[in-house]
Amino acid sequence: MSSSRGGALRQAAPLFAALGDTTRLSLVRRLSTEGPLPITRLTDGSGMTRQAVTRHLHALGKVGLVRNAKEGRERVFSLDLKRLEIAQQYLDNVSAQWDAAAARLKAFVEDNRS
Amino acid sequence: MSSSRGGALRQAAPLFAALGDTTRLSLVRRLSTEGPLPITRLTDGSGMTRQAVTRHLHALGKVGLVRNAKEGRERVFSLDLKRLEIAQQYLDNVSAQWDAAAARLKAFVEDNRS
DNA sequence: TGGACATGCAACCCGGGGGTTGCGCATCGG
DNA sequence: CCGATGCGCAACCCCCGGGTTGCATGTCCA
Repeated sequence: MSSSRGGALRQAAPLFAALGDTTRLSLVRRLSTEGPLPITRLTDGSGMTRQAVTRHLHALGKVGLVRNAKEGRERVFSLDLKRLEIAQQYLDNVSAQWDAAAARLKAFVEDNRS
Repeated sequence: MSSSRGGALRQAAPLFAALGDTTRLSLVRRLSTEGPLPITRLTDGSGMTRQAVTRHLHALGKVGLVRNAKEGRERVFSLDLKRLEIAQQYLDNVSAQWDAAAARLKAFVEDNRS
């Protein structure tokens, strides 16, 4: 079990890294609000080259945040929430641990100030 | 309101970036489970130099994920959950948007396959 | 069939991140 | 007062990520 948590770290880090870029995060947001979109569409409002967008989409795909399917002559990208949930769970876990640690600390302090 | 969302992106990206490093993420985890710790302590199980750890802690502090206070001759770092909550909210928001988009798409498809 | 439109691939540039070492300064404790 | 402990700062190295341009390939459609 503790080993599965260790795996969670190695799994979560690249995930956060993928989200830790303004361009990629805005791509994720666009996909989340507008649904599946082809590369050119995603490029349009991005202010950068199609190649750059493509690279970012590949990066997102590499960590499983995004999937793509070829439709005709265009390649459509869509979100995959599974990985997003992993990230969420990780953050929730950290919060919970911290709260617990804080509680222990508080109890300890109050015990020793008699 | 939509402008505040735009700000959220510029605020969330650096945050995820800070979490997107194995070393920093493990530091966050240690702080979350063991409570506030000084640099040397955090360095011990990290397998790297104190300087490296210091840099990472600074990085975490720069985005507000961590705070530090000088106690005697050592500097103690502790988590600050406020930023974590921002990240969580961002992920929740993306999930919700995507679900909504998916629902719209499904409705659209089913309408047009009579 | 010919010309748009949507991509894929590869070479190239540049800046910053992650890590280390060396040295100097303050604080603790006997 | 002196040695040990805990840090801060700065110089240095190396690699990879983010962007661009140029060219080739595959699809659509009139």
